[in-house]
Amino acid sequence: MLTLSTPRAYHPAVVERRSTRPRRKRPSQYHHGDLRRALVEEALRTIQSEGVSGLTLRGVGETLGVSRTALYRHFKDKSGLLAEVAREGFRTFRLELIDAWERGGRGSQGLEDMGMAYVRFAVANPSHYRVMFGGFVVGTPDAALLTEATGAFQVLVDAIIWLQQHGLMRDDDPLQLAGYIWSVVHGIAMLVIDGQFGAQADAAMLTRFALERLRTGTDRRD
Amino acid sequence: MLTLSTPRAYHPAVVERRSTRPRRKRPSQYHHGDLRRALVEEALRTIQSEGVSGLTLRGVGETLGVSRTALYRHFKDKSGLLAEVAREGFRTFRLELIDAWERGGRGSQGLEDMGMAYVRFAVANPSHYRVMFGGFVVGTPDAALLTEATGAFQVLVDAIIWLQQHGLMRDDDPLQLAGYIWSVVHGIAMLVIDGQFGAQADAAMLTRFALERLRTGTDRRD
DNA sequence: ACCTGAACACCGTTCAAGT
DNA sequence: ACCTGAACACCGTTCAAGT
Repeated sequence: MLTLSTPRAYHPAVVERRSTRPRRKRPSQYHHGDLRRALVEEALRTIQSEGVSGLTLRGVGETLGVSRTALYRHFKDKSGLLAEVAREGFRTFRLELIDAWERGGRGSQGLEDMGMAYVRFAVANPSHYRVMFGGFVVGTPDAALLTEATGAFQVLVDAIIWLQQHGLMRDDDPLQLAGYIWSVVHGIAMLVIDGQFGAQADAAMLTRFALERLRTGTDRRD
Repeated sequence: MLTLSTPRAYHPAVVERRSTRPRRKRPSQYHHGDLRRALVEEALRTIQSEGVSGLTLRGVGETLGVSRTALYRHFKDKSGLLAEVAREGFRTFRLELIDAWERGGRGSQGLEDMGMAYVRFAVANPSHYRVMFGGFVVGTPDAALLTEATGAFQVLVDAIIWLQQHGLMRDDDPLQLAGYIWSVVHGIAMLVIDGQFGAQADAAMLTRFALERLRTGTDRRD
């Protein structure tokens, strides 16, 4: 999947680039400290600024002053590194969703704020969001990633149960309701960051409209 | 120049490799017929069976018995080929949506059938769907692709207007409603094909539930 | 334990040349 | 007009070897 995205622009002046290459430690010196953490942070930085297609193991290695194969001491492969990036994303995501729910007073307002926070996260971190949901993490299903993703989903489930207990939402299966609501915000998020609504679309307005329709439906009410 | 006259048959390795290689036309023979079409069809075949990451220009060239650079006579680059694949996808998609709408009798049933057909298409052609919506087509915004994508969206807009005229749907802005409904089915489709609902999730059941909630909302009704 | 460097098997794209 | 073949500038991954 990675190889298919935008091919990086080729730099004709390779020789010139060599001279301005990031500082590189003497081979005898190992990267001291937490290389694993450094790799994840550098990967995220690159993803945010260049997109997933801009992430190369050679690139992160060079930036960190480390061999391009050093990563294999800490991750199974590139997909393993991406899984860690996704995991961290879900962690931040979960915290932001909880925060919105709490600040919104946990009621219907809390749910709306959570929906707005959801789309806001995706729009603010499109590449990171794509790593989390775009199927970039393939092969072995990372257990830690699954846990973190489930945790974020659980925030929504808990909110729904709360609303049901306070008579503010239908008594359907909370998991089914959560799957539905997640689909709505995920759909908006994806279409917005893919530019499917047009480049100048107002994500906040679209989301607000969607959350209103979510609550009261599209049927005509007389 | 002189090196070119070296008889290739004298190199044992080359001869042996040739024998097990996919059939290749004699260099003097060009690919007759519509190479452009052949390229698109082969690309789609590969995408369906191997996923987008399995698509390589070298691979399609070899299968078609054509140089790997022959493609550049018909498309700007790999992204251009993908844009054509996406375009064809939107065309088929549009026809299937229209068919569902008509067969369903154009009413509320028609809309539900259209929603079911939407998700069914994505589940049946996950890789193709991802090419259409996954942001693989980058760079120059292909005009023909945009037209086709807009055409598919318009089917939904038209249906909404029909429903409004028959008093079956709220009188909100049709475009805004269409954006919302599209988000719902797109969200379900993406989460299902990404396996986010679990591998054994029943897509049809999830979609049916979603389309019911779409119509009547999630609020408690007393 | 941790990292390197060379090697391997891939990519997409460009371009002069051939028919 | 259409296609080739070599060359170029990239990739991720493996593995013997070094500290």
